Amino acid sequence: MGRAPCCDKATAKKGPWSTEEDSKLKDYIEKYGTGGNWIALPLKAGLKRCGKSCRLRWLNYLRPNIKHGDFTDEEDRIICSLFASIGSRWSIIAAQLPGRTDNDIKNYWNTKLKKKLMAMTMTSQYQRKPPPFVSLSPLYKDCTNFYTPTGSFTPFEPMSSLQPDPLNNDNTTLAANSSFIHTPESLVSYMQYYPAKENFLMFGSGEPRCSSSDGSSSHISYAREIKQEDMSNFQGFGASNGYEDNLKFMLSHGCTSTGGEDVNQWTEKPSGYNLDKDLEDVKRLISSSSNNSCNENFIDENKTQGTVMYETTDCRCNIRKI
DNA sequence: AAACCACCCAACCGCATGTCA
DNA sequence: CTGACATGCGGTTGGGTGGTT
Repeated sequence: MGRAPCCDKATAKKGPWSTEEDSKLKDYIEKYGTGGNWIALPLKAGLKRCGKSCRLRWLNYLRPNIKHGDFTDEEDRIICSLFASIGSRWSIIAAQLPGRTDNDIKNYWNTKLKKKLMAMTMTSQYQRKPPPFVSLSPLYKDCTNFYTPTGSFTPFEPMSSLQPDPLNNDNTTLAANSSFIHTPESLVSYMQYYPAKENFLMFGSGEPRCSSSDGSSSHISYAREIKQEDMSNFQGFGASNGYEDNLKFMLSHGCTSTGGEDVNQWTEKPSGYNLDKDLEDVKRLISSSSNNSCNENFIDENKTQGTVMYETTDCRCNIRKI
């Protein structure tokens, strides 16, 4: 036997919410909370809605401190950076942007930000010149382990040997000594000029999750395996582009030693590797870096909220346990 | 002023996973 | 242990709106 029947979907009201419904829901939740039971809530609140619909309305619109309207450049950068790192995990991305909902970010990405990136890609292609590498954002100025073309990735060839800049006449490696930052511009340029080696398109997380005083750091990145035949048409990226089946996560125990030698150790995770479920791996990363005098950072495992937060002085990663 | 078009975004849908009887 | 239901998530849709012809 299962549970008691769910709400009657045949009679549940659908479509846009009226102001009356909004205030009923808002009043009820402010007074009594959700009670951890969305299915029972509409009946108690006097609404002819499905619990699922109530939950969505509350989370995306009525919840306090919801921010609507234009996204800032900073928010753009964060979204791009996280998208490059974890793909369309909107709920995780939303967790990094206070006041923004996953739905908001998803819509913003699909309607504006993605187009912005596409436009930049097209512009760069037509102009046949390298897109600009942008100076480091103040936010990231202390991050030392950006995913640069000079990085070394044990299972693959060092990035420095992967792709000489195809458009530079002098055939030098593009931005070989530049720090790489995740602005839309840099994201596009990275994807364009380092698209694949042996069927891998490599993305870096950008920010080290933990950086220590000796300069070592850890971060999570992934490589997305792509089909060679798709490369000629490759202009964008995303979870719905058909590549997700070939997604492979690379968990980096990455460190750059004081001598500048890259001692990254990469562990390939199977397709479908779930960051949220492999918190132990993440913890190991953090703790291994902690052994290297990582005293500016902390791990705060808040079990009541089901989250584990890893924070550095300049970068933050908040990974939810499911 | 009307028709058309493109865009935005709130809401729905379906799936995966967790929970409970 | 099993299966029905709850929850949360990402993808998709379609009505509303503003701009253009």
